[in-house]
Amino acid sequence: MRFSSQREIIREIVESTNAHPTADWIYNKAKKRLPNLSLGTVYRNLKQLDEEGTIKAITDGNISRYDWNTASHDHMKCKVCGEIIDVHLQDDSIRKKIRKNYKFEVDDVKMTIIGTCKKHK
Amino acid sequence: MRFSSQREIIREIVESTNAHPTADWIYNKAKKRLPNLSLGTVYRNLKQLDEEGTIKAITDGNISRYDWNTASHDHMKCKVCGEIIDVHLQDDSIRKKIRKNYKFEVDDVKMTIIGTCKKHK
DNA sequence: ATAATAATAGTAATTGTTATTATTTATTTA
DNA sequence: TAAATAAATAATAACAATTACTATTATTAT
Repeated sequence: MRFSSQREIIREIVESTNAHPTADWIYNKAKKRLPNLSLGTVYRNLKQLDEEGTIKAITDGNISRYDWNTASHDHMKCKVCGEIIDVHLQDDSIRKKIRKNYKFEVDDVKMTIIGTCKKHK
Repeated sequence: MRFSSQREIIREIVESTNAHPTADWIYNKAKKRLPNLSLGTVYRNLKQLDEEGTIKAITDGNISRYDWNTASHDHMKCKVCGEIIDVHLQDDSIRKKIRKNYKFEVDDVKMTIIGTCKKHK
């Protein structure tokens, strides 16, 4: 994969926030620096960055969000404000349990807690 | 909410399978019994059944699937065949940990294991 | 049986995402 | 360094999943 300033800026934007932005949010932010950027370019580069492991695509309801934090962690989503908060709840016991009880080879464990954050309860 | 035969048939179809069907799959199945059923009717009724707690909408990548099993459980998704297998991995420790460490009121814990099922590894 | 109104079929619109293509740009080769 | 090569782009069209709209139909209360 060769250099592109579009991809650099898209990566910088994803890495600049903990808000787990959508493609559209990233597009609008990036457009301030690259006025004739295309939304397709954003999607293509986000996919590439995800595939090479630089960022991680996550799924929120039925839309995609992007996370600079590629280390194993979980999310809590507030149903009032929509905020997605990073947490780490998993321990080895889940993977161990799967290995023990099911013949299933685990790549990734996705866990999202739905509820109400401290600001809204 | 008043009776409709469309809703009854949609519910029966969801309850007839462990395959976590999509709206489109349900639509095609239901159409054999109700030839001029509309896809919009399927979506509207699935939403209603979800809201009243009769079924549960789950999210698979960026599409919705529907599960008759409303009891707390998790899913393993095989990246080869796409099959979604029911499991229960959660214990109280996750909810306890959240209650202890974060000021967050938990409604639901969604956990999906991505990997390879026994048929394909 | 009639009136009130929720649910429907059919269709159009919307949203998030991917594909296409002619052009531009980064990298390689001469 | 300049030309050749091929990857990346912008602009746009296509697409798939879902929701909205509206005139008609069906259920329920009177």
